[in-house]
Amino acid sequence: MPISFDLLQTAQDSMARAGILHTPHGDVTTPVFMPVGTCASVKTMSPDELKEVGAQIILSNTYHLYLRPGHELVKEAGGLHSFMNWDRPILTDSGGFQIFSLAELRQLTDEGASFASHIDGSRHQFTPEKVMEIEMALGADIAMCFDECSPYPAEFQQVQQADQRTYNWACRCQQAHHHPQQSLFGIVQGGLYKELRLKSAAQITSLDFPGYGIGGLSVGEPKEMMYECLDYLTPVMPEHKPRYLMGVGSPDCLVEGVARGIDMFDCVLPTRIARNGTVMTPDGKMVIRNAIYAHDFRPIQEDCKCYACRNFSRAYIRHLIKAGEVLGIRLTTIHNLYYLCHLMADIRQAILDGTFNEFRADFWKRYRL
RNA sequence: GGAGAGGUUCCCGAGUGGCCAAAGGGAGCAGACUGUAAAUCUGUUGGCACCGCCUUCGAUGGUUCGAAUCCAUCCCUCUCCA
Repeated sequence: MPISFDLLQTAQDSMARAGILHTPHGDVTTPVFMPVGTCASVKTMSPDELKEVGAQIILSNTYHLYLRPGHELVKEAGGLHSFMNWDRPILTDSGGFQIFSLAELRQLTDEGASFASHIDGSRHQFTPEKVMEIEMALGADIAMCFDECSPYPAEFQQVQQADQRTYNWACRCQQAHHHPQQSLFGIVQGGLYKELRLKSAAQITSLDFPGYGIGGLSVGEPKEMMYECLDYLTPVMPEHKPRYLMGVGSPDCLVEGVARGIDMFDCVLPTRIARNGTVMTPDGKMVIRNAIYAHDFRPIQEDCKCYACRNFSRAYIRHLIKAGEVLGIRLTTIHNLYYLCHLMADIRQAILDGTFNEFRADFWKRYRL
């Protein structure tokens, strides 16, 4: 098996757990936050900078790389790691999320999805087999099954149909997937319906994947609903396999997700809001582009050791962003990724120390939504 | 000195009698952002006791029921000719 997961410790009074994910490109300590590099780049970050902020594993995207530059070209380059010069683990998402986010541009059948490219309008067909071909060509350490992510809100019947498709596609993905250096994760769907979640979990886990994504959350539902869903979902998922909550990445959701037994997270939030002038801190978000920071010569976060906080002031970073200077969004991106990666490292240490609940309480004492 | 063009709300710039507190853009201010169609999008930007009133379109005076828009004078800017 290309990857394996060692569960090191589970908290006494929550589902929180610490582990190690072994991959062909090195170990990943969990819980982990995975920065997103959709188009083979974590926007504004070089690989060296990613390592400096503490990124252990990054995401990339099947749909986007298939359209541009094309998976054959990435394969010709020697795979994604070589192409983008990232020698640590990579996980590729399947394009399932684009079925959701580009809903107007696609048509779905049981066979697969046909898309109009958002770039040039050209028509393309994604089937589970096609997606596996692309993901294997990309050569990430972890590939995700092609799934259908239901929106929120959605009718029971619609979600049920999407779940059935997700299951069928998972079977086909598993059949089609054969890559000695790559592991395929299944994805649990089910919307916000407990019955459907549990059914999807039973179906997908019956296929015995080496790890499982939880999809279809953080799609607009209240956070309490997501937490409630995780409360009943993670207990029915295999204990000794990594659980990956897809698309979740606000600091509070990371803490609460870990408390419910999640090992892996990815999210565009830290990188996106960084480019839009907002930084994450232990006190909550800070819109660094706002006028109140114009004369504030303190670092973004006083006790932060990131490159941005060690060297630059709020006033300067605000100026850079207002002036449209690329350094501004690079610094906010560096800070946000550093903060999340180190938040996860701190969480992990607390779990290992047996103090996760105190950590969680302290987090909430300080953090403002 | 002569001929011509023009001075509009923070900036640029529409508007040539009522539908104008005044298009549009910029800048400013604020909000949103969660497996990235995103360095994007949205709102807002004269004052106030704000479903109404007051002040504003270089200045002053005038015409008119009504003026940023018409007339007179003045101030200022730009272009060309001497």
